[in-house]
Amino acid sequence: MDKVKIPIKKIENPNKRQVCFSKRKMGIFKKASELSIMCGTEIAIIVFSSAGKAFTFGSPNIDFVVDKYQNISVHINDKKVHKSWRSEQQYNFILRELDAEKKHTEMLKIQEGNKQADSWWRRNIEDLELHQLREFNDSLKGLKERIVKVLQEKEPSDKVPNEIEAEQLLSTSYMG
Amino acid sequence: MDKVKIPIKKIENPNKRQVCFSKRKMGIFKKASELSIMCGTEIAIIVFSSAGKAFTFGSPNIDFVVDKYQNISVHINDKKVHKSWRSEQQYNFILRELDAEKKHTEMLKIQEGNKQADSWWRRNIEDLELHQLREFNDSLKGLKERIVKVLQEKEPSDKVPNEIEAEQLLSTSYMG
DNA sequence: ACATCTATTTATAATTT
DNA sequence: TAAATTATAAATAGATG
Repeated sequence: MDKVKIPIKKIENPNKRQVCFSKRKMGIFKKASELSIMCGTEIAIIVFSSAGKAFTFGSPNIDFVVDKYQNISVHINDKKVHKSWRSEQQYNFILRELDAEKKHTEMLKIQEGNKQADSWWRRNIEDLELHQLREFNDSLKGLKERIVKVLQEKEPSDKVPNEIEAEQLLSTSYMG
Repeated sequence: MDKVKIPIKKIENPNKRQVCFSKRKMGIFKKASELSIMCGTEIAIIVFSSAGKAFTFGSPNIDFVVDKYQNISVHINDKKVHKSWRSEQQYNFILRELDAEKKHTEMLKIQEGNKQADSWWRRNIEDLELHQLREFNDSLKGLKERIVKVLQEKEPSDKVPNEIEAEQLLSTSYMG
């Protein structure tokens, strides 16, 4: 009955892939825990799911081990130390740019919130039940992809500003 | 003949402990490799032996994943920003992440969201004119915020953000 | 979607080479 | 000291509830 094959290659079925990810991630964390207990070692594991969510394991804790590694890596490869000042300037510059961009986006949101008040689809979602809201929210994910696709087909140039806004709105993003 | 026991506690015999460490470390790294291949995930493992030597595994590479984690940590606990030696890593992370996000977007465009095909609001947007699509797209921004707001009001626990892709920078942590 | 079950594969502790 | 062997424990893919 149970045929069990074990091909180590990408699992295409999203459902099976998710199940496999969950089980194997748990298995690895368990093994890591056993290693730290049996051999008295420090261990850190960081996993980013394909959806971009972070899962971590750490013994004694994740940041202790990661910081220790970071310090070692800086001392081993000291080129990074010499670059650090310039890089910090660049990094701070980018941070300020991102911050300014966020504020700009906030202003745009506020402004257009006043403009388009009553489109057919813009109903009072406050009246929906929680599970309906969740379905709606889930469905937005797929819809967003179709919007982007259609926008591109109609105007294939890279001058589709709304595409970017749609990305900022709905896609998974770590940068805020 | 072969006695095989499995006590998960510290191995006192230094020789056996070293052998166990070597074998199990290899086993965990192998499992991690399989996970990244089969599930398309990014993973980093850092192990410090009891002698203080560092062993690492990373897919696509250790620093990419660690930097990504550090960046998230920074957003969660922004006191860490002040550590200047991390700045270059963060700067490099931003550049790589922007690139990765573009590729991610490309993948999303290709993938088809055909799960919830028949919701009342999910009409054939392909038939809309370009300017209508843009209005729709623009309006989604405000709508999303209202959804988030209502979801949080109805269920103020921390379960809600997980349902929203844009909120997935939250990380889950297991302590060993 | 989530837990449990089970056949099978995989990991590994002790031993041998 | 380390690599291969082997018997057994542990992990897990697929099925089931």
